[in-house]
Amino acid sequence: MNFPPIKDQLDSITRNVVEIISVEELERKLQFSEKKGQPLRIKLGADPSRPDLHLGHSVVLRKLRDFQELGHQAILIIGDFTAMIGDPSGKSKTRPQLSAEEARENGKSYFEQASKILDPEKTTICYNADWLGKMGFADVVRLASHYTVARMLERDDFERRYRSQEPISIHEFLYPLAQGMDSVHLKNDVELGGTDQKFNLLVGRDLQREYGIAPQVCITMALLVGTDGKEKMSKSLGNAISFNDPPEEMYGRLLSIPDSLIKNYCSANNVLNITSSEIQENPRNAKRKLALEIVTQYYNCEAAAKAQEHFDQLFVHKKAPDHIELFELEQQSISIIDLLVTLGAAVTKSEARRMIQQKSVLIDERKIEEITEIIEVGEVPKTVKAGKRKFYRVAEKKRFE
RNA sequence: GGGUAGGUAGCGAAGUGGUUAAACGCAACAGACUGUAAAUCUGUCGACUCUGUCUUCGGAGGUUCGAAUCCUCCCCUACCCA
Repeated sequence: MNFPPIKDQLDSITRNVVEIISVEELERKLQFSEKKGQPLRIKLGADPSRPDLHLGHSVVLRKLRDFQELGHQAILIIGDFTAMIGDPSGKSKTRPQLSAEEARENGKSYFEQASKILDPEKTTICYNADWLGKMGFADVVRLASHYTVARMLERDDFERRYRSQEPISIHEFLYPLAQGMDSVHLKNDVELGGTDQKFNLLVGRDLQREYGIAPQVCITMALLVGTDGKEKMSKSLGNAISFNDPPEEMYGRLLSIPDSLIKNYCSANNVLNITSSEIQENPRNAKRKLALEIVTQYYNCEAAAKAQEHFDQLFVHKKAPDHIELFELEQQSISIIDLLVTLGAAVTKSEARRMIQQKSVLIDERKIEEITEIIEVGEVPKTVKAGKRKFYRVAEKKRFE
């Protein structure tokens, strides 16, 4: 197996990373791999409880891709075991307990999405239930004895929660150990993660050493800031752009990022054809280019161009989009409130009422003024606009008798 | 086991017998504005058969004309002592 010169490899690996612990060890590992003709084993952990990848994940996935291109072995490890345990602690009750099947299913979905960046042919996937699930209580106790409470509390989110008197369940201490056990099992040379994973990565490194394995090099990548420009990108904060977002959605959300983030997004998403002066001179055009570029990455040129057209039509020219899915109603007539709920424009009738009172509902360009209005549906489709972004087309369901 | 402080709408957080469906902040939704789904400003923000009615303040009972607010029991969280 032939690898590029070590200097070139280091150049590629160090690009865009925040920290490497340590560079010297990495270099040594690269030398060793060259001498033996053996690829390095690069580990990336995936959380299958939320198999919804967003641009934040792409940063670290792209780094894994870099390693693949250098000829090293990418190992995507699905944390199905930990997902099955779930997290009963009060603070994160959103984390659901998954069944084994769900975890596998989500893991598959994760892999499919990750394949938009990784070379799926050259990616090894494994499920950590395969080895963690076989550990007995005695094994767990032995594992836990390798770490102290004080060291666990060094992790800043534990420390913060401890100080502010929020609950921390014992098993949460076990999570980093479980993740570290993965490294012991896989004997990987490198583990990748966001900067928030630094602690966990270091636990893996310590444990490998404890178990007599060459400790992994830890590489951390910057966390991408979300579309709000403040918090890190995360699905639960609603500031994420997902791989699976439809092109229009993706494009629109990209245009909504604050101008100050344009440069950050360019480098994080590997968009290299936008210059700093371009951004300075005309942020709007730079952002349009960025959005076009990223939608192209995840879909293709045509989809991106269509998304841009769609956006311009909707928000620049403020017109309804050309293609809206037709919703067929059983009834001939329906109250405007029921109609909005049926279409999904409003969750409750109160919400529908509010929308009408706020004069945000239009049917065929006509503003609805009365909440009691009855709509005659008819066979010719009517266009319903609720708020700025929600468009529907309704018609009466044709009967074949 | 003992003690202390807590558990309020999606989240954070006021409120300690009566115009309190519950201040305020965030999120969300709508309107105006804008290159933008950003920022800013304005409004809305439990539900419904909506100028009124019904259900909420950890859970279950109770006191009272009237309770998120008082009493009893229970559940949950943090801290201190053992």
